[in-house]
Amino acid sequence: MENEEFFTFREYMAKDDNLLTASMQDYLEMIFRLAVHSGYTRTHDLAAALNVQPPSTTKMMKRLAEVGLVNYEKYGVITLSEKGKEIGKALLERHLIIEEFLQLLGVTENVLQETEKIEHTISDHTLQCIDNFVAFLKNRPKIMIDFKGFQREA
Amino acid sequence: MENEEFFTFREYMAKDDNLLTASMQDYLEMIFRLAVHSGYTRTHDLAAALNVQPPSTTKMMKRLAEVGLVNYEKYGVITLSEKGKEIGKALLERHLIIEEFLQLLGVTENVLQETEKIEHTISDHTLQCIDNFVAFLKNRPKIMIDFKGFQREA
DNA sequence: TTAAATAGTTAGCGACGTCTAACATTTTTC
DNA sequence: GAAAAATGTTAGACGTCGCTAACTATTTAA
Repeated sequence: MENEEFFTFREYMAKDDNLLTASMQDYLEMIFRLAVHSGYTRTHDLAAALNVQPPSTTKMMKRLAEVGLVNYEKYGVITLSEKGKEIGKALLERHLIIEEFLQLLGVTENVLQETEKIEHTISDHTLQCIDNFVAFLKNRPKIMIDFKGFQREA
Repeated sequence: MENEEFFTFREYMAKDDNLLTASMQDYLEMIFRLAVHSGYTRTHDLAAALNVQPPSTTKMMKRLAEVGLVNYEKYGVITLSEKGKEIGKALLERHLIIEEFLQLLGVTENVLQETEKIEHTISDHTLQCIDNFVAFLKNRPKIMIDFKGFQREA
């Protein structure tokens, strides 16, 4: 345990068992959100939603199509493959868990941004622990009331 | 509140008010750790500690020297400037807070790695909330005992 | 005190993921 | 159905931060 090694942030991200970069995850999650109703999205909307320029989206769609996560054809609509849907859904769920967690902790500033940043960095195991803890706190509402008082003192 | 916008992870990191990239922070924190006793460190040791090749370190030292956070001269020792020390210390404290927090949550796998990843992503405000929550939990040891039981059920 | 070992630097490459500018396609509108 | 508007793509640049290969400097030890 003592012999864990340090790596730079960049290295951890690269090492990450998942083969998806943080950006790839961002795009997948957003496609999933945008496609919930219609079933698809487009370069333009995706770029706008992520605050990115359209060419960045096009480039990423090619990459995601290559690894079989999205269905994409020039000038066409963007949809998620089955695998892509699965991942997109999991990413969105992860997002929601973290968001709720941060809110419980009393984070009020830029919750969305904080969520977006954290969600890419944690392992499944950590997410599991967080999820568990959120469930625990929801199960014991008195704790949170107590915590609110504690915050006020601090 | 509803109108928060999404950005890709990369953009959040770049936007980050702090002008320090994640890598810069990694180096600063590690220099601070390594220099605690002797007051300095060297390219070789720093590279080894971060699991990086020496040229990467040299390159980064030049950058950090440019922005006045480290004192660095070719073939010489590496020390932190006053400002660098201040930041390095804060980074290390942040690290320790998050590490403790994760342990409380029951994270047992790769705690170091998870800490390293998270520490670069959260804002001061979020860190503050976490710190606060850790203090709260330490103040109410029964809660953690209760949580341990809850975990076992799950 | 010089040869060998260790440490450090320079130069240049590669992946990623942005961007802009220029061009192509599709859709809308009159 | 042709011109205008909106959308999408290609090409190429850039910054960050890893890397290796080759070279330079310093330290150690015989």
